[in-house]
Amino acid sequence: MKVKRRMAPENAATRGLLMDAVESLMRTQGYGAVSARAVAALTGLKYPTIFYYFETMDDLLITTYRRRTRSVLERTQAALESESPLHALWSAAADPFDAALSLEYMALSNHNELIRAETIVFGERMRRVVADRLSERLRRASPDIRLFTPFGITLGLTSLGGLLGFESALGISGGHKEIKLIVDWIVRRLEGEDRSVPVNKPRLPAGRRSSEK
Amino acid sequence: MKVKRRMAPENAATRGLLMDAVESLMRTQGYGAVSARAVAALTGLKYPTIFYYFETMDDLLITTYRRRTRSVLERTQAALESESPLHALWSAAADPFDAALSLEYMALSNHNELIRAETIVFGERMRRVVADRLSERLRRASPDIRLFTPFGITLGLTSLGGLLGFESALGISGGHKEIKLIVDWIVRRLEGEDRSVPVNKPRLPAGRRSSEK
DNA sequence: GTCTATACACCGATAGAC
DNA sequence: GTCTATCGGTGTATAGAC
Repeated sequence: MKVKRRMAPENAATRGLLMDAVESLMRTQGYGAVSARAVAALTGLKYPTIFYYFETMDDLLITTYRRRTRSVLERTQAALESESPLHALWSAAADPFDAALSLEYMALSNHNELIRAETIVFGERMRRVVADRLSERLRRASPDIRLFTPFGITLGLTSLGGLLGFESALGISGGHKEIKLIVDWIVRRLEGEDRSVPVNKPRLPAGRRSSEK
Repeated sequence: MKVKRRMAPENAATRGLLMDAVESLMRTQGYGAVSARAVAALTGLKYPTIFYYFETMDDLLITTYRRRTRSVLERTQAALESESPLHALWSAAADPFDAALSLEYMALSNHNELIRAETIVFGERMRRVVADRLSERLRRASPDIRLFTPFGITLGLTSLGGLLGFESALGISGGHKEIKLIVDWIVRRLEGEDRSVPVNKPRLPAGRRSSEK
């Protein structure tokens, strides 16, 4: 084993600041922009100082990611404890602020071994947590619907929410209102609040309007 | 206007080879790995040769992306002409091979202006094409279901398909079979082929199994 | 059409002064 | 705890030989 160079204790406050800077850069410029120099510039430090707090840039990256997965997991768990767990889950999934960051980590998962491993255990924990809480409730709310499994609902809400969040971030919003109405209706139904039909107006025949910009 | 340096004609075959290399790198190592040196290494050329075919690396990137959006749009259009447009759409969306690449471009859209612009017009065209073809068919197949708008279906299929593809690429497959059963059932129903109930077996009470690795 | 040689900015990381 | 100085490596891009 190599003798390590001297480093800060793990609870040093600056570590958090550096992780904040990493996330900020990822959101605005993508993972490609996360360099020691850029992170340092955001925090007002000179870049070699980073290596006093983290062994390598990879170390900083994965630590930042772990902090995030932990936080998302905790918030999800809290949301599931609320009166309307599905509503809470849905509004969390469709948050555009998180969409860009999540996307960045997903892309990273495809080619960074450490991030990939973390993503896999994170995904499994999310499933477990959601399934544990929802399965009982789903049976209670609508025992007739065998269609909706906890897995299916989780996947559906998170994937749709993620895409809507991504599109909002880009400035696309076409059709979002209709989709949200539908999801809200399904969620309400699954929560056992409502059994009426959603108010989606009948659509025009095709995507064809009389005038187009 | 600056006088350009001498360059290859636009139809040069090597241009395609370079674009292939870009996509290959993106799939396996992410957009961060797309450098002139790496692309050249894949094609057997020395990297300055790239600048004989493309003005800048950004030029190469956006041209590669445009080739792809065009191809996806054409394939989608062809799929929509088939007997089971929804099935075709669904299997295209859930392809894991494309998932990584799409993800990479989505992440890029968040911070590369050129890619973002292209993604927006691409998304709008996809919507239009799908809506035009589906709206009439949907009304015919199940006039009672006002729930499913063409937008909703497109968004639902592509978002869910994308997430499933991403997870498969990572090696996660938990719950996928159930989801696919459900989607297949919905798609069949919307295509007017089937009105029975899907065969999803009743699930165990929670995500809890007797033994766990 | 492809190459070598060259320019310059930025990358992660270390050593050691303060 | 933070800094300056320095290292080798890699990034895009150009000029000009072959």
